Amino acid sequence: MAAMTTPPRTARDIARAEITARILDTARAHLAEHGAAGLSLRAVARDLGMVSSAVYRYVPSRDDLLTRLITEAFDALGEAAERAEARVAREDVQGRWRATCRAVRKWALAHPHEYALVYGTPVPGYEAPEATTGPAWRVPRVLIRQLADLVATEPGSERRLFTPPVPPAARRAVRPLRAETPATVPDDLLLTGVLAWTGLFGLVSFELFGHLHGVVDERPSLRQAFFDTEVDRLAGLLGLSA
Amino acid sequence: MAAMTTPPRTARDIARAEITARILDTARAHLAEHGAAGLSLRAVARDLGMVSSAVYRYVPSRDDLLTRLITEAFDALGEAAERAEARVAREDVQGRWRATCRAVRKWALAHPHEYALVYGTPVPGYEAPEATTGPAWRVPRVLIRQLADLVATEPGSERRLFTPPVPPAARRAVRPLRAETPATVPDDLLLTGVLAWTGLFGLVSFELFGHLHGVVDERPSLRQAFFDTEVDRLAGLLGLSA
DNA sequence: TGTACATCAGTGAACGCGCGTTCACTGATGTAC
DNA sequence: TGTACATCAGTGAACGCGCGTTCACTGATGTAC
Repeated sequence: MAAMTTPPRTARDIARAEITARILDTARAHLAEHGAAGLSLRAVARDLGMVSSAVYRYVPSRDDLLTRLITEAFDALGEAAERAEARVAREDVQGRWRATCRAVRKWALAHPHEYALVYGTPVPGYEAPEATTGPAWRVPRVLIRQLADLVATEPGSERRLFTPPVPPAARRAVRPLRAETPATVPDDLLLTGVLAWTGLFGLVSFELFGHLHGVVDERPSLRQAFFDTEVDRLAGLLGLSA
Repeated sequence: MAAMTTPPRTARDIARAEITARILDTARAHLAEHGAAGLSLRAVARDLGMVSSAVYRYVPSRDDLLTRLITEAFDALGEAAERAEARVAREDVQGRWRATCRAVRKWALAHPHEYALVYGTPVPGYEAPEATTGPAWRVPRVLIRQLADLVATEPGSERRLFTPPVPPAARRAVRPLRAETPATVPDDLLLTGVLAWTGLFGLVSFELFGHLHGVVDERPSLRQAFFDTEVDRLAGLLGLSA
């Protein structure tokens, strides 16, 4: 009766895990096809050949299902970024930044609705529980590590040439992030890092949400070239030169 | 029977204009309260004390109503930006950039759902008709003018110091925008301009959609200070120094 | 100025749809002795 | 190994809701002669 490290996996347990996974898969597919607003438990049940009320054995509510999908999306994006970045040599901070950015964009283009679920308009009436904040930090954490490595490797004289002095209020503003960042990273660089971060997602969101229509050629190779160029410019902001 | 410059404004015409305006006002209010997905013709009708079918005398469909609201939002934001920018001396390009950014953010914070309607997740199943593209260009046009004035006033030697050379593919990518931009603005600066543009909206969207939660202090004055600082950094990218 | 007709706003009922969630029930699977 | 009970998955019906849109109709407003 005491806690066991390996709980007994009965046939029921296995079936339960299997069907829960199927529900999530189907929900993800529906999300990809109809968007977050069009995600319904009934439709998911229908696709699985279940009666709608049966889903409630696995998922307590539609909001809970949304929360799981949001968490999953953050995790999937974070993992994509982490893996891509890990393939680049530690010393090559610029390369790591590029790899991170490309991974984010690639994942977003491959999973547009999941990206929108997380970085688009907040779902109306839905309040993100704290559980989603952990996975949300995965990409930022990758970037923070890059900032830290940047100060560690470079002497840091050339950088910040164009950076205006940081007003005290801006330092105070960024204090919550400070708590998550190594002390070696100066406020100056931290603020630039946030700008690079928001800039990256600004680029990806604009592309995905159609705001580059009529601005940047739609051909994928040119979109990629445009993105890469802008990413390098953001790198320049961080003092990384090509 | 020929075309008249002033068509006869009968009582019916006046009433029609009045009630159409009321429908749009109510729709805007509903949008602000429940978001785009929660906007319904029936609810609007109810609020106005009409029967739901009566609205169809004024608005052909829900999608059409959405289109009008989108157009309106682009126009309102564009006008806010234009007015703010116009208050700054022509020679002060940095000041104009700052004023534009602040106006965009201010409008977005004052009209979060209208902003989300336009810059958030595209409404599912809704395809923006070409009619909305005109107003969508108002903010970009303001920025393009700033770029043009930048090359006109400055000798342009100091700028672009950190800017990596522009790959040919990136030049080609940005050709649609080229068509809307004075020839005096080099591709180099144009690409930086696009980055500043996406960067601005990236900042605003992240703030509005809650992604700065736990990153930047929530107090309005600090949020403002943060924003201003980042906007100046983007200005630095354009070669504008504080 | 008055009458006859055309236009239009608004009504009320209806069609057909989908949704989230609850609940009493059945039958299968798991557990304890 | 077998039996008695507890747990759980899935069913089917129902509640109560809101939506977009159409349609035949009424009564008021506008127009032409």
